[in-house]
Amino acid sequence: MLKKLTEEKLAEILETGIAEFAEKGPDRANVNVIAKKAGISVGVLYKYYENKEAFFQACLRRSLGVLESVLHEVIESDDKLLTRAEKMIRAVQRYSREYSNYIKMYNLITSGSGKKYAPLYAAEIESMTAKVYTGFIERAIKDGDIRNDINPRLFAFFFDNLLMMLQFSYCCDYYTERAKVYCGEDILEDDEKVVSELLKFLESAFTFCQSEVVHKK
Amino acid sequence: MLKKLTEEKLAEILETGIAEFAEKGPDRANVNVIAKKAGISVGVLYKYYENKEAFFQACLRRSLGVLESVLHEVIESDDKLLTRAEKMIRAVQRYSREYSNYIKMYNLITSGSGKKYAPLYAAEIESMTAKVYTGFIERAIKDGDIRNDINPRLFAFFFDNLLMMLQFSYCCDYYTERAKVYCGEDILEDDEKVVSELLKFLESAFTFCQSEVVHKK
Amino acid sequence: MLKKLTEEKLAEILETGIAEFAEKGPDRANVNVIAKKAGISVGVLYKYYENKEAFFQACLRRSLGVLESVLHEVIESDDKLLTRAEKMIRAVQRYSREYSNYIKMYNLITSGSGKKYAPLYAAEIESMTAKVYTGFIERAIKDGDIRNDINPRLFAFFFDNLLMMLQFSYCCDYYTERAKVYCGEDILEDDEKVVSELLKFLESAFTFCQSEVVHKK
Amino acid sequence: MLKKLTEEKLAEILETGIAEFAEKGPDRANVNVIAKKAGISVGVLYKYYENKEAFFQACLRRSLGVLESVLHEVIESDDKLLTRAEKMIRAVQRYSREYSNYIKMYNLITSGSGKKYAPLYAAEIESMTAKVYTGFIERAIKDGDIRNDINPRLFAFFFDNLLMMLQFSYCCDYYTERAKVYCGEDILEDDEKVVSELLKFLESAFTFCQSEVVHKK
DNA sequence: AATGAATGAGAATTCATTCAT
DNA sequence: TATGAATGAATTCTCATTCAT
Repeated sequence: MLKKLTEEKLAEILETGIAEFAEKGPDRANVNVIAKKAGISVGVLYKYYENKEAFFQACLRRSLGVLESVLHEVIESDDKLLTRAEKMIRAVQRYSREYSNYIKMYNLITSGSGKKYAPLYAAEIESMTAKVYTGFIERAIKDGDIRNDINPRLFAFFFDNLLMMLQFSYCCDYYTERAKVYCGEDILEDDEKVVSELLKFLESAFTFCQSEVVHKK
Repeated sequence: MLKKLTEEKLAEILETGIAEFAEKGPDRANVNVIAKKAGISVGVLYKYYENKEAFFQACLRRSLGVLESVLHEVIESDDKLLTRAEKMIRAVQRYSREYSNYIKMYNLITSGSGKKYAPLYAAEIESMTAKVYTGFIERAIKDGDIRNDINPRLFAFFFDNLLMMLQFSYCCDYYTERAKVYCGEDILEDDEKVVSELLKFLESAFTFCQSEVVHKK
Repeated sequence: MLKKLTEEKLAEILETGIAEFAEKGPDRANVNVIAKKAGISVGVLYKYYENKEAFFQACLRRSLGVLESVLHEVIESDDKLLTRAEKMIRAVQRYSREYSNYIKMYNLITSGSGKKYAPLYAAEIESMTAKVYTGFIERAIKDGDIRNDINPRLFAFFFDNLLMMLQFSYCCDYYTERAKVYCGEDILEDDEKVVSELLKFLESAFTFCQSEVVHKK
Repeated sequence: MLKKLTEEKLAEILETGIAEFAEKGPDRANVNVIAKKAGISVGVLYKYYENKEAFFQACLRRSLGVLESVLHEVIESDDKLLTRAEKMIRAVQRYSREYSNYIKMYNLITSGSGKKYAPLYAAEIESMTAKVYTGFIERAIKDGDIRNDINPRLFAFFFDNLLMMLQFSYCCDYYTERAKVYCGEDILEDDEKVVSELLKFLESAFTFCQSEVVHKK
């Protein structure tokens, strides 16, 4: 039916926009080019979206929507904190390849581009994960799974910082290069290495430690 | 004398450019406006820089130069890893306020804008810190200050990820909002809280842990 | 029956067009908007009218048709010239309020918009009144009602000029403001004042005068 | 060409704009075309005028300025009302040919185009003549030159209506055609005829009349 | 026949870059 | 050499018109 077609087409337009915005950035991306690549006329684009800005917002929302739904899948489970963490790291690795453009879009708003929308998006996007992560940590503390001398909100923040950087490292040019500089050319292909080291880092961070360091043999 | 003047003027031009780029982003910043604000003619600007792109690069380099010199001050010391970490966190807090624009410039290249220069910059900027941090960690392991079951490069990577996010949290709109969402409205004014929690996180991450978690009383 | 319906619909479409053209002018008026307001699809509009221009012409013709029929009512009578003049002034005042949009349409072609159609419309619209007015004046001269030393065509022209300006003064923004500037803010509400003064002006213009001016006491 | 814009050039640009606006109307006139015709780039045009609208306003003001200065020349004299009237009619005839475009610009704002500026312009343009004409008439009444049973403001209004229509008749397509329809094909070349008949009309209108009409032989 | 989504040429506006002075 | 006015390509957005359904 016509409606169905339109919806598919709309999705296609958004995807084209996302691809273009992700590659060129919101300013260098050209509305006419996007329309041409999407196989439609500019007119259609402007029928659905008031202006370039609005279209960019739509692309952004779609991207964030996808990312969020992926996140939900992972979060759903009722595992312990570190099991969850592992799942999340693996999820990041998996969908970073598939949804690279969505993450690039996310990256875009973290830089100046989205300026005026920063507060809006930050609240919208981050508050969900913030709440979830903080909740996890609080529960883990109560359950005695992790140390109890920490501020759950700040630790959730550090935790998400690490995940966020991991995401960008897999998807965004600069961060990709940076990861290679730090960890070696092949790091982004060696998923297990990343998982194990990051988990080691996190597990330890969340656990009480001996004051005396004892070297294992 | 003339040369001196020119150099000062050049610095002023770059600073004006940095301010403008940091505020508007590389695409929305206007070369003519920058020239006017710097009190020179566009002609001069184009005498020194081939085009807008080249000028942006120059602003970038200046920004990175400043950041690097600040970093060196901190790195110079010969403290233990966590003492160094504390110094770095405090440094970030201090210069994030003073050099906010430089950090914004840094943030700019991490997003799409710098695309083609990403590899170049990543190598240039990050390899220094990568080497330094990795060296620190290796030394700390040798000295028995921290656990020895870790990959120094990846741990250096995680360490810098946390510092980088902290920097951006103090300077860049989106990250600022995000930090507030995670840690509360006042987090960016409560430097001690950030220092102590992040240090707790890092110290623990770098230390061997008991398998059994024991809750402190 | 169907034809009747269509005719009504057509009238409605034209009225919508007239309203829109009168408000926005021929260029700023939007065909799609008109269609929507008229409750039809653009397709229908383009079925009846070759293009926007043709549709505008149709709106114009309808407007002129209405104005002409109003004019006829007034002209029909067999009064003396000044009685007729009074009737016409009062008619202008009356229908200026009711048919404001038609007069605005008329005003539209008198400005650049209608350019290429100017000769056509001028001939069509004005020749009727020209003939009628000139006829009146010739008859009045013959009847000895007015002076006989005048050129009936030019006096008819002057007469219509005054009526035309009166019309526009009641309906068209600029002319309305202008009338207020000349005659005071309330002039357009004081119909009697306008009638009496204009009649005075006309009566006198059409009458032989003493060479010596004698002031009444 | 990279030549500095002189005042002459600026005047030339305005004249080009006036010509284009007068011919095509404010909406159909094309800024790029005007720039090309004026031998400049669009950029220059937008350097001097914020947007098309502002440029149109500037063209308008220039036109009105010229018209006003012409008017002043005529008004300056200290003649009797009808002598003045004659001078004005002849002035209209003279400058209608030379300054046809300025009058077309004037005509443009009297139609819908200027809509939002109507009140502004009406006040600005018309109040001068309104005051002058009304003053003339009041003086003429005091001097016993004309009848004293009239409202000076309204008679000034009627007087200006006739002059305005005359102007448009000489310059604006529709009005030109209309004049021919009323007065014959050659009317606009026969200046004397227009002068004498219109003066006859005016003189009479401003003079007391015998109640009894006496036919001259 | 009627619809109205889609088309795309056209117009306004911006701004990096040039170059005559 | 420095200036900044001038350039015009590029981009966004509109809307008269078409045509598949």
